[in-house]
Amino acid sequence: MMSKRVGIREVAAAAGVSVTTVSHSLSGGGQLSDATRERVKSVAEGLNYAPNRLASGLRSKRSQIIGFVSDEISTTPYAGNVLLGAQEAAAANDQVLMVVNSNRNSKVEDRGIEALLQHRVDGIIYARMYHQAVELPAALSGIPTVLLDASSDRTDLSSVVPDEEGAARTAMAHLLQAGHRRIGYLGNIDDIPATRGRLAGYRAALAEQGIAYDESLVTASESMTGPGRDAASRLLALADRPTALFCFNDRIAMGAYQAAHLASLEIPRDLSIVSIDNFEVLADALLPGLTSIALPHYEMGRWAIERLAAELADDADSAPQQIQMPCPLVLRQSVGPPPR
Amino acid sequence: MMSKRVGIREVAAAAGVSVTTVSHSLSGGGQLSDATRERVKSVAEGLNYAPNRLASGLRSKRSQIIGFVSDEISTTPYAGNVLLGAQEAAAANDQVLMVVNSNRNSKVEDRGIEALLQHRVDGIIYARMYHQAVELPAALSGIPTVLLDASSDRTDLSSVVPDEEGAARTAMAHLLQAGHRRIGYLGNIDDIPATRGRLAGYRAALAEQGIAYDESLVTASESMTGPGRDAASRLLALADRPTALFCFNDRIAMGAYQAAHLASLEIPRDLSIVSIDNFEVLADALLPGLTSIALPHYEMGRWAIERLAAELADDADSAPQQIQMPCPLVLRQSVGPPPR
DNA sequence: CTGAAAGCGCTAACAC
DNA sequence: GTGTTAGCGCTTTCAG
Repeated sequence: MMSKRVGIREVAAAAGVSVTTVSHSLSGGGQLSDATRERVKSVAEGLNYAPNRLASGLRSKRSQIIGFVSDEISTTPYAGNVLLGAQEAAAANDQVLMVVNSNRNSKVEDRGIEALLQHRVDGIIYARMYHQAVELPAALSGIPTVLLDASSDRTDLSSVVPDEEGAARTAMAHLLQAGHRRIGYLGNIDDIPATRGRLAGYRAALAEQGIAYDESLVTASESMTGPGRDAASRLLALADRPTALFCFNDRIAMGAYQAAHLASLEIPRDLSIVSIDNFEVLADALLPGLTSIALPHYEMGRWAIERLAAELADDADSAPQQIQMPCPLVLRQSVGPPPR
Repeated sequence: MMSKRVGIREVAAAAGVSVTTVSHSLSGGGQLSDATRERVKSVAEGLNYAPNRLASGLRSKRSQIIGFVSDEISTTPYAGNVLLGAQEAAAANDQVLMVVNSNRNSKVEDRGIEALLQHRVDGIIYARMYHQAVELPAALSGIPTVLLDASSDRTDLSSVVPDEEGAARTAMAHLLQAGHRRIGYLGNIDDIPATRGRLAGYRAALAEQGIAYDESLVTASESMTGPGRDAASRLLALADRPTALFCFNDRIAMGAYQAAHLASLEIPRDLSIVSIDNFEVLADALLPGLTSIALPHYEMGRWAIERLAAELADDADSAPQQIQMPCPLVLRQSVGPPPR
């Protein structure tokens, strides 16, 4: 069972051909007859041959390794799915992921990138765990790179981010369609693209319906449960309180639930709530379930790898693309018609 | 700026020595005078030399890559920290992580492992995202491997898991110390090590205080918020209801909070709650904050890499170890003295 | 259509 | 102490 690792020459010997022919057969190169190609393949299979990627990478200048650089794999709970999407797409391309985490520290990041380059990664996915504007580290210049959940002002770089404004419009459309007209927005205060995008979507959706933007229905707080609760309480204390709340994210929405409880308002009978994140551990756990817009983490992960593969192959369509991905609505039980 | 990649021979030429001397200087081998060693190092630095790991790995049979195989990087939100711990420890050892995700599918897992082996990883961390008993895939026989958040019956394999019983004892000690005597346990129903360990800890803690085990105070439900809520409601409806609840995990604890609300019980005035996970998005968000036992994800990640490094170096202490890591209590506001 | 041979960039015997 | 040299296992011209 513990047989010695078989190499390309053993296969060649067994098949009665040269190593060249074996190499060509397995990697589809050269001009071989289908007959030999198949025969060699089956011999290799029978011998349980597996290539040494170190050797082939060294020679061919293709390691089949993609570097995955991210700011914080862990801290944020959504994180995982972008890695998962990337990893599955990579596997489909016969590539593998080498991951490095900067923990928001550029020295650590540079060391990580250096390690990836020493291992001769074919390209790099430069990822953020939530949508951010970034500047690409200098060490990456000249290396095929795609930005994931991150954008930059460089048009020569492909990137993918969620369509923030669209997400907000989708959320608002759902509320408007249920009949709501006084809709509050529990916004956030960070200086990130989502802040502008979601607020813009909120305003645009209102404008489309000819509903005037009412500043007193809009708050800005830290995007966590406690501050969200306070902000929601303020809106709910208004004489003419909103009948629905659109929340920047699920954590704020959880605060809104708590505020509703404190104000003895029942969801969705007295108050409807929609938010963004579809963070299941919260959205499913809240009572009633929270209707929320999902961010396309998995899909962005896949897209980034596929784009990178296209650019590495540079056959034709390798012009950089900057795209925004649509964000689907996930229905639960937090929206109903407005109270009358 | 786009200068050609410099190799060991350029360094040799620039320093006026042979490639051997350069190799020895940089990797601490051979018998060189400190003078040359330093000189070569600084020349290399000046030339911005960086080794090609593909080449050195091919020759030395050491890729400096560790394979990280896990069942689901993403689905569970705690996940990230074990990867983070592993990745940081690896970086400290000049190693890098190649990650592969099986998504609970053994065919996918086998393909992933095969890819790792083709890339000649030096060893493998076989990780689960929550404590489980596992059987090592056959493909891994003969490869240095350590189990992370997973255990097996093989004594020739190192492994690290949380001390489940200890975690439960810690939680209970906290409640007992606050004066509680009637403590309910909201358990789970999965057949996993945590199920037995935490229940055992609950019983042991009670026994130590001479408190009789009362079956009517123990429930078993799915470990999610909804079922937890129902289970908690049953206990709280008891004539002689418990004054405190120890919960299998934070999601169940969230259910307990909801049940308390429904029963008009205030936490911690009327009911104290402790649980396990310290899943911050919930524990911090709940009102009041949930006192919970943290699982040592980051630490287990580090430990696994360090153990693997020791076994790869096999200098001395390379005997396999199976350890259980302690789980610290994280205080918030959900525990108070029992109502009188 | 197939094979011989020259490296990819580095490490490790073994000489000097 | 330092240098020469033979590969690691594969891919890829270039001949036949």
